[in-house]
Amino acid sequence: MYITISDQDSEYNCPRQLSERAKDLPETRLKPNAHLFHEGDRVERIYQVISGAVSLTRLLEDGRRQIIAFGFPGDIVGFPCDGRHHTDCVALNDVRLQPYRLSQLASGRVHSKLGAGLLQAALHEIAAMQDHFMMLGRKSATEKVAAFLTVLKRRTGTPAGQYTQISLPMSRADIADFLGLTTETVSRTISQFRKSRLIALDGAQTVIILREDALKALAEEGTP
Amino acid sequence: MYITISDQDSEYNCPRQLSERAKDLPETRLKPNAHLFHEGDRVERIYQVISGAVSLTRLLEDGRRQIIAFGFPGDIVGFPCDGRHHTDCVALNDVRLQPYRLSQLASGRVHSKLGAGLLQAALHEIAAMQDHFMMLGRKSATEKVAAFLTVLKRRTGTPAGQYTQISLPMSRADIADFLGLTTETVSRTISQFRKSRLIALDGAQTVIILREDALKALAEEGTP
DNA sequence: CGCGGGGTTGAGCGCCATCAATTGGAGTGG
DNA sequence: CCACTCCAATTGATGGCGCTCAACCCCGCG
Repeated sequence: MYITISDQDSEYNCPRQLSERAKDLPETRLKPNAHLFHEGDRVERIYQVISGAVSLTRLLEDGRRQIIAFGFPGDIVGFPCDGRHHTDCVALNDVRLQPYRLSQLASGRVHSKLGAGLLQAALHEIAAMQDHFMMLGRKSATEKVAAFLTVLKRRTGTPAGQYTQISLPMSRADIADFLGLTTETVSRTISQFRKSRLIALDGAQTVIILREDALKALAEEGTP
Repeated sequence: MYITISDQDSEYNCPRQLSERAKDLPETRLKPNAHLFHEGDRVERIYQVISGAVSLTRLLEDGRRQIIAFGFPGDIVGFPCDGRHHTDCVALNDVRLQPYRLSQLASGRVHSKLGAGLLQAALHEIAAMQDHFMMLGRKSATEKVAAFLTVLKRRTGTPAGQYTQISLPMSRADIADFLGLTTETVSRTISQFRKSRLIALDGAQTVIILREDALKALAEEGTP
């Protein structure tokens, strides 16, 4: 999952599955904090998240961390490059994933069905990442967090009375490393939204969206 | 072109061409500032830069701009998503590009040769973009500019006496919008490198790398 | 020679990082 | 059930990096 601004009306149309045919592997299950793969691992299969959530992370020697993306249901993780994974993938909670073999692709030739699905998925991934660049490079902390909550609401929101509620499977530090901020700034920004009655909290991991319109406005304009 | 840190030894192995077979279109030429395509345009072909350079940009309503990538010789630009371009593409100088038809891909089936090449290119693009996230989200201005010059040296450096010289076809504002900075900060950082004798300038558009080792160190550590 | 636009440099400030202290909530054991 | 622990989250205080606003420089061009 990336932060994309342009998807408010056109529901993100993720392929329900990469291929019915190639679905010959049983689903994978992970416990919180378990690794699905590490950076540098040889890629044998790619995965589509069925339920739960994962994070894709890269690390710098000095400890700085960037979360490249979160993987939510429908998302595809494990795109290979030269046969290797380029990120770590860690489960944030209990996760179920559908694996797909990549052996057909190892040969230069693309096995048509899976290859076409994979290509479409990769092209969508590129477009989503492009949107995310704008987020990281040009948006303020307020805009980033507001956009993050807005996207999460669209992807994982569940009705709660007259409002929509979202649960955050990741820590504040994860959100910070995803948005290019610090945990303190994320926390402060969320508190500020709470004080402005844009959201309400039920514990640190559950957010109730009270005024989505205002949040969206903040996500696009920062300080209107 | 993205800012990738991990490529210092393994020379970036861009496909020399997507496909010899599909190379049935004559090369495209652009003058400086000419548009190759606009955001939202229907995608009919994708391009590989032969010579010159282009920028891929996205715009926000309020005028903020992010340069997603620069396209240098060997780079592929115009990855489609749902049949549309998601960035503007503008020539920075005189550019020559090799176009490839996408009509074969319009059908759900992947025409094997071009499809495989396109998939490989897309996967490389994803990996390169992942590296770039770290740059935008977690690096200081010094690190960003140092890394930028280092990558540019690897991609377009030409020998000049005992040193390597690079020419910057883009403006300071372009560099700033690429790295998530302002023109002033880019200019200041470059001046600082010049005063530290890491680089020398021959006009604003030509940089001579005097101490690549120091530059690389700065690119990875910021302030050692 | 005057003009204009990109580049450079300077002064000041604001946003966000940093450092630090406190709170809160989940898990554990008495 | 409560006391205790531990770590995440929150809140506060302070500082610095990079943005903003502005002046100036440089150079190509009419």
